[in-house]
Amino acid sequence: MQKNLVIVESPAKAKTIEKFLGGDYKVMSSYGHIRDLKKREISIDEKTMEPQYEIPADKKKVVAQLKSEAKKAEKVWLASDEDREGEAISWHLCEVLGLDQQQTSRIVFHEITKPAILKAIEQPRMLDMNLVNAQQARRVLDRLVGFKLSPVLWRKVKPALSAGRVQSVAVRLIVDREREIQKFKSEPYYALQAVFTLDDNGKQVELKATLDHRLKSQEEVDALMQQMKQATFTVDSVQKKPVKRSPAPPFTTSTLQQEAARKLGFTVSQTMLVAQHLYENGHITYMRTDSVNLSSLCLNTAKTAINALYGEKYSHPRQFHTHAKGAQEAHEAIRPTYMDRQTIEAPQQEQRLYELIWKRTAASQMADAELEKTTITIEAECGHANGDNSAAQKTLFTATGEVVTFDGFLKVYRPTEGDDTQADTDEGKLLPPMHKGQSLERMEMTATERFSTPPARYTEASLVHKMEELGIGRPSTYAPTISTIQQREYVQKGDTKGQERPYTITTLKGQSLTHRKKSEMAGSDKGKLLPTDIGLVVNDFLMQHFPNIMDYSFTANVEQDFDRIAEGKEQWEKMMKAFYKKFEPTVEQTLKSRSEHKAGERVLGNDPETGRPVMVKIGRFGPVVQKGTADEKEKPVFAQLPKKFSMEAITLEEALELFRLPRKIGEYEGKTVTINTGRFGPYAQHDGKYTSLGKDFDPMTITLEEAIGLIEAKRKKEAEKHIKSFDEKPGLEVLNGRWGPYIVYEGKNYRLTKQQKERAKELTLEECLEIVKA
DNA sequence: CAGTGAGCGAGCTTCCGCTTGACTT
Repeated sequence: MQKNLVIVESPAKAKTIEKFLGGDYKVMSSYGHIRDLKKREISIDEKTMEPQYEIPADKKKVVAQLKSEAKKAEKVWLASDEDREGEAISWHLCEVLGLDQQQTSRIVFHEITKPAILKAIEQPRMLDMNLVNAQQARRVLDRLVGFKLSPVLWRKVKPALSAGRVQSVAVRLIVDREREIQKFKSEPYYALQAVFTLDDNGKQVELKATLDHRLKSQEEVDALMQQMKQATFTVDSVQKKPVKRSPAPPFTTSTLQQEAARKLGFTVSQTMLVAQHLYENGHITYMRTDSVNLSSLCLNTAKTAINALYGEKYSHPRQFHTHAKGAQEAHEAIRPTYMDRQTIEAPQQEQRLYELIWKRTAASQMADAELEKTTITIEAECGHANGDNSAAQKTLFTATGEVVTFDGFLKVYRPTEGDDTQADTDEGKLLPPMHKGQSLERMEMTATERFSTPPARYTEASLVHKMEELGIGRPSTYAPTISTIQQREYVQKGDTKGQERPYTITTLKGQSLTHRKKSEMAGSDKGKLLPTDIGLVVNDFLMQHFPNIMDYSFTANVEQDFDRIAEGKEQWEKMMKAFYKKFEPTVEQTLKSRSEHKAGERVLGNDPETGRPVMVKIGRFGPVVQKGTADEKEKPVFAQLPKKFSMEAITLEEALELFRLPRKIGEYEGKTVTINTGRFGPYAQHDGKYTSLGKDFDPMTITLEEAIGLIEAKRKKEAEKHIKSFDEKPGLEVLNGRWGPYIVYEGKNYRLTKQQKERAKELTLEECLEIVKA
């Protein structure tokens, strides 16, 4: 007979807490929400806004266990997180387990430490129904938006698409950014660098300095260079000032995802998976958090660890405060459980992420770095031989240097710059000692043509950063949202090929001025998020009909309403009814507006041969070009849009080319050979078999002979494919694939080791079954 | 990882937040 039952959200947490509380307490986990709106239907009464909840199939078992333990216990404590969702979890537990709200204690804690838990037990409270209602409003709003908008897309764009408060805005960010980049006009400018020499105790030393402003044209560069030929240079000012740099706060989910991407090359979901392991093994605190708060326990142990490792002057305990929009701060920041463990025994990825977390946490408790920043300005004086002594022209160069006088937190953690900052830093650059009035000798001067750069495309991590800034999404949903928008094919990670761009370098050496042309690749990008045709069409469609939902501040605005509900100042059903009253008619209207054209459809022109209209649109299976319409006598002709074309940019000429496929190129062995292009690129079809053309052949120009060659090559490979089979086990075969021999058994493939591959022909049935089993 | 190749008139699809599952012996 158990006296007390405590219910928390996470099983790892349950284990820890049980240790703190001792024998009178049993601690169990609800594994998150135990009840939700029904999966398939909208499950909201559109008049009253009353939600219909159910226990999802995969939660039945947990609920049954909780029920039976709750019955046995004298007292039940609900210890879910202290935020909207956590309060709702507790309320659902009350409802489902049949607990009396008056008899049930709701407790909360923000850190999993013994004093925090014991203190929480001493301060139980009742369920906060206002907070629960704020969650219900959130839940109902998201369901209404998602389940009303998605079907509109199925009708107007393409089946199985989805829209939602979070994902649609995430896509919009990427679409807007891409359009900004396309619109961007790159302007050239010229950055001028000079090398001087000066005398430092009899030694000639070099000094690099930069012109204090950018030049706009080559003419300006040439004119200035002419002046510089005769100019004399003196030090105008020497300024030294101490600068302090402070460490960044410890990790939240979003900053961890960003830093792991930059420093370790992890994807957002990879980071979460690895962090989950670290958490389950007790190495770090909870990894889904928006808080930068550290427990006093951590502050103390961090101090001890830093003192021991680096000495007292490196220690500087500090507490950080969260500024993120809509942060709910139910947990601590992400930190090591034990600060005295600088490293752990674990698989490599976990080790690396752990060390990153340790360093970031430690650095946050360390002293500021102190630097000395030196700025030297150099004046060029140009003599005016013609006696024209109008306003003296002042040309200034600046040289900056930075010296770390005390490294502080930099000893363990170097901050990485944002995505779009340039790599040039003055860090570690030491300038020779100089004084005002000192004269310098000009050596070489170089003006390099540069180009203003458009805003950077989003990476997974920088998108998360932006979403957090706008208050869209939560720590638990960043990674899933990024997967969703890629799964729906709204965006994809891709490479953009740059364009070759010439630029000019102008050099003044001695008295001779030279111009050199070079070229660089501009605008190339790797692995960045790009909108697809479908993403563009869906985004434009939603922007046109539902600008309110697509507004970047929509979430922030409704959050304010949720806050008012949480404070008991507004009724949640009232708020939802008001929203729905405006929203629902727009949905109806959009569905009803039976326009002839599908969303995103674009007419390119007419086929010069038949006069039939040619258009691009999103078809049942993605973007297609179409010739003719359904109401004409002759059926319309379709062709899938190959990847290299975009719906926005394809021309009539390019589209007409696409209709030239499928192309019959002749006969072989009495059967026609047809060339077409499909999902996996161009292919030849012959005798019911398909042969890929590969990259070397163009489907428009390939000859019959070339195609036959490919067909024969494929046949040969096909024949070599089969290595071995066994009469006793017809389902088992040893085959030769793209990566050498492998075993196929009952529809599944099994790889072989290097040694096994070498003697693939001699493998026995027993050996094969062994491999399958392993 | 191990081979793919249709259709454009029917089925199904979808949201955001919480949380990790486990057919063995």
